Amino acid sequence: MSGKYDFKEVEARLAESWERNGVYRFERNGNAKVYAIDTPPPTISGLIHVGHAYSYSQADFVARYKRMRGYNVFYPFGFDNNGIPTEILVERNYKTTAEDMGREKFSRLVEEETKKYEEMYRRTWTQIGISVDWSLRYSTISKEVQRISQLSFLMLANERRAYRKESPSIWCPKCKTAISQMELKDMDFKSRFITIQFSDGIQIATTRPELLPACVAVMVNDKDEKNAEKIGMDVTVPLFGNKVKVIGDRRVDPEKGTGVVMCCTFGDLTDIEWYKAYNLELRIAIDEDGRMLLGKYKGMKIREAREEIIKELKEKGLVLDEKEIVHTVNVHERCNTEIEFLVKKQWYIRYLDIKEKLIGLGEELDWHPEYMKVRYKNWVSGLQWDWSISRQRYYGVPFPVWYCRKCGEPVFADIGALPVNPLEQQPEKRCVCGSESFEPETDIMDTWATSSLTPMINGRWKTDSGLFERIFPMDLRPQAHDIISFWLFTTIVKSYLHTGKLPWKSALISGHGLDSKGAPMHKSVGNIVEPKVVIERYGADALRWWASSSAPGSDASFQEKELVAGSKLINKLWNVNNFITMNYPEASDAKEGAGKNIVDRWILSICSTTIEKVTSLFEQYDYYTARREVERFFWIFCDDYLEFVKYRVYGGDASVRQHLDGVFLAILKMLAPFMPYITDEIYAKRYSKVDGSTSIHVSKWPVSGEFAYNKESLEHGWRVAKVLESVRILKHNIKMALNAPVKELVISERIGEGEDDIKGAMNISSISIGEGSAKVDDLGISIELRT
RNA sequence: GGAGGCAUAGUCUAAUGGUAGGACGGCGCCUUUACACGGCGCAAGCCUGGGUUCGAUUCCCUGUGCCUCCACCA
Repeated sequence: MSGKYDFKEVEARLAESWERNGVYRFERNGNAKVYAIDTPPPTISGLIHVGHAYSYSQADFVARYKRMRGYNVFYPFGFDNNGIPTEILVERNYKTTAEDMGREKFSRLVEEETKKYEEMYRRTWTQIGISVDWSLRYSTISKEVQRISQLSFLMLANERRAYRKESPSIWCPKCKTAISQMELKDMDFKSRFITIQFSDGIQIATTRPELLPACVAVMVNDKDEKNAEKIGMDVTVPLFGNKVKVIGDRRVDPEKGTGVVMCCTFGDLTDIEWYKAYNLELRIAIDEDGRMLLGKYKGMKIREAREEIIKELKEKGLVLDEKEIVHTVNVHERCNTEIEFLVKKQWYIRYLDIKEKLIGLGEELDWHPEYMKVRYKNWVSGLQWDWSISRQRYYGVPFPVWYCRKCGEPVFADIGALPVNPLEQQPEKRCVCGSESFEPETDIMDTWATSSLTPMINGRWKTDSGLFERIFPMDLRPQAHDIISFWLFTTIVKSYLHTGKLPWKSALISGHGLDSKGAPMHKSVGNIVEPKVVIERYGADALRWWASSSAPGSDASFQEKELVAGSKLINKLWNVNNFITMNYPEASDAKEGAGKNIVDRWILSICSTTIEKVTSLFEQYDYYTARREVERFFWIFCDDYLEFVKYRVYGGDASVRQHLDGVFLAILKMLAPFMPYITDEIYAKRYSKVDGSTSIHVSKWPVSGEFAYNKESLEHGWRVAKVLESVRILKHNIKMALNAPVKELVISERIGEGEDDIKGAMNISSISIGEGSAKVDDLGISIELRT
């Protein structure tokens, strides 16, 4: 039994045995109350780092706690492999593109490639000890998920919630697709702010002179004294010669540039607002590839055209000023390309009209931590566009739609025929106009349009009778804070539109795992720490210990020392087990009694209050404080209690055994959610038989009432412990070994019960009453040692 | 520009309207039969300024710095 703990051997063996024995299996027909978790399906994008381990472990703490509380835990796992990130991964790995390869061939390649990654991910998650039921695994590109996603679309289209509209869309010229507001990020670019002379004394400062040909109006602020008089005038656009009106609008900042703005279709969001508000002409200057469409610049790249136009303006003396500036522009978050606005036919889901309702649902959700709610609210309040769900890409869930070649009307697939790929199939009916000739929709759905359906996917919506009803609304949505405005929000949208309800009761929002300096981990920065490397060195339990080292919602930097602390704890647990087993080979199966000895009653009282605290903290999803409570208790157990009882153990006092076992088992159970391997290993070796479960992870969570609590014992026990501490310091001060024999302890007043334990723990022969030279903290008594 | 979070020893991190706890690291003592991957001990800390208060690290305001998210970006 003794010997070192070999975490590598144990972790590999247990991971395999949990899987083989179905320890985490969800009971389809079980009677126990269901606890359903809407696990985040990680994007297959190539890299796994300890940040993933950080947030998934936090959800797992809760899952394991709930399981031990007797819930039938529904804890699935999914892979999000249907969208642009996956496509880009494959393009990068194989240095090819879907266009080059052909759509069919490329899709097959993506499928094969993602399978490899999925296996790799699965191994890592299993190693980390995430207690998901792998039989509930899903992939967002699977036929089943495509069916659900298409079904959702058809239902929304049927209600006119999903609509197709030609409208300015945010466009990435590199990826050649429309993208959503969510996929934008900011980047700073150097640029030139150029003041251009228009006709009639109008001067306009712009960073985008190449949009001159798309200029459809000139805007000034209607309250701007120096410019307001120009409202209503016709102005000629330089180089291009077309006439445009001057319009007054409050959105113009009179202090910026010259206080005059050109409205081009389209340079930015404000242009779009003006275009809509004033019914302006549409002049499209840039095509899907980011090339110019108008005038002699046709075919030029945006930047070339910009240079060319500046050159010509200069030749004509129309450039009045030129300044180097750094300005922030919106770029596509995946490829860092400056976005453009193009007019395209896109599918949208209308939700601007239900903003208030969505904000209300956010209020109803039980957020952990609470302040994350605000982010959701701000996001929803700030929405300006309906949800654009179509993408001009290749790999993803197709729209089950064709368009009639004759009348242009969309024809939707039959629900019974789903999933449908319109590129390979034809509609089963004629168009209302009688035509049988159709053009398939070639766009695919945005990945969020599908991943927003995870509760439906988990519940095998509309096929599996009863499962959806059993798990929905789900109990918990665990996820990181960065995607509150994406995944959490869109899931609420879909859930509300399809069921009228919130998809879950609670949300547990995790922070990010950062590098040791507190910076986000990025492949490009080269600061990625891979879980498997950490597991190799310290073990999964230690990695998880780090994940439990900060509160829900807060970021944590990756600290090696937190792993060291975890390793030490693991070692300590192992050695406590060695100690107990060495003296008592079999675990006690006695019911915990009150305890005769004061230190027994003391530790039982602390145990009772600790269980109570830890349980209620877990109920509030505060795994972090819970962990600290257990940890604190465990060190009291080791450093004080075990020292107190050693003399009785060696002396053959049989009454100690049941307390050692009872309390240690409670500690193991409370640590089991955090350190599943070491706790289960000890449980299997020592407690499985007397406790009656095959694994600690399906054993019963400790009950505080089963450990006798007594206020006086608790207080008196602490007095005894304080004296012990003081004696330790005295022995230390005279360079004595802590167990070296001492003739006599002089103490200013009787301690009463517990004196024997002090004598036993500190190897003291006798205790006498008298004033001592040293004070015991807080107790107002003094002591002295006579050797 | 708006919103949210954070600021505590060399490092990471708690609690608290009245002596700031823990971990890692440092230093020292103890070779003690669960553990030297150990035990015990020591040193070391509340971002700036203002307010409320008998008293502020804590509550309020301000500044500074860091991290998110959003908006703007002619």
